[in-house]
Amino acid sequence: MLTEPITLPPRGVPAEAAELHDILTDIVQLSGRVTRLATRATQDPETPATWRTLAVLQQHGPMRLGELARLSNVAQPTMTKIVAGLVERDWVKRIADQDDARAWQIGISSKGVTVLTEWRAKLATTLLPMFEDLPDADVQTLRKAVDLLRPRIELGSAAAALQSGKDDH
Amino acid sequence: MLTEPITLPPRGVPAEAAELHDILTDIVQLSGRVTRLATRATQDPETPATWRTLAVLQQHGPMRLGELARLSNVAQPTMTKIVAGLVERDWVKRIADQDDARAWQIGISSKGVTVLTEWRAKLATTLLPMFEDLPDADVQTLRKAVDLLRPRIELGSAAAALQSGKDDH
DNA sequence: TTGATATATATAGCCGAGCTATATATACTG
DNA sequence: CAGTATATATAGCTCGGCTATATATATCAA
Repeated sequence: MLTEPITLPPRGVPAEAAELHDILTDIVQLSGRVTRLATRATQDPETPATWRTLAVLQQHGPMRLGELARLSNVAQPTMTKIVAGLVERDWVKRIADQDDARAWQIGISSKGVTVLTEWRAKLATTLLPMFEDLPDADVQTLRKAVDLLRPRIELGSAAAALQSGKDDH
Repeated sequence: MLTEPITLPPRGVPAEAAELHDILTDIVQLSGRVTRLATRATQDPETPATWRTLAVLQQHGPMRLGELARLSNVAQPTMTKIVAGLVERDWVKRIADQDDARAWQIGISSKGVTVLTEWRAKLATTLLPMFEDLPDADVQTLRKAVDLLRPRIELGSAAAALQSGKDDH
């Protein structure tokens, strides 16, 4: 039974990579806490999956359900469920795919844009007090970190999708 | 039906705060995607709640179930469930609270430390390839961003706990 | 000391997100 | 046109999350 914080140095990793190693695990762990804090602090009745899905659609425009699943890093049946819920609330629309009768194009609706925007506003308003005193230099650091992280996470999503696609066979 | 990415400037917010506003929403959204990417890329059968809970216990040492719930930003009954699962796998231990027969102290077990460490290692190994080419300056930016974000998120958790505690009445 | 109130955890019961396995419908290809 | 591949849906499960409430113990006041 351990009562003290512990830090084990990763083994067999070059010294430089070791730091990156630690940062990556820190980022993942912190991300989980940020998500929980955001949903609780805003008392959001919606689930993160909703906003993640809408955000992907807003950012990339309409796409097939399968592609949406890949970009959101969920399995296709999971996305079928999520989209069903969003369609019911008119936050996304299904458009028949001209070229392929099996597929749909899923696009965010104007109502979806509205609720997503409102969520972002509420989120920011709720979290702002915790960061108001943040020096401008730190704000810039956060800006840079987000900007350099995001493209890699998005690329990572695509790569992970390919990977799991391969395994599916 | 909208097909183009849209960015609405927040209204009624001072110009300086507007940037921070955007960064906060970006951080929250990116966090959600990081979490999904991590669980999928590592093909982790465990859920993020497991690692979040174990990490809090490792960082802070044994504590009551209710406090653990507050620090993890989940409701108390949720934590009761999570802890039940962890106890069953011997990843945490219950210790009778000397001073209060209603309460337990929950502490991470050595087995729990092991699996948490292994998870971190696997995670880092999986994600490293996406970041190997990251310039050292960018690594430092990430390091700084994590370090300045984390204490505020943790404070935020405490604040949110107080808030919801007040509402409970 | 006892009765009222507060607090710590557990239980019940619900919903949504996530998964795998598989079905169905359409597309493609030899 | 047969056979295979692909896009989505369905079935059925688990877990995490919630609220409402029960239970047990503490605490405090009369």
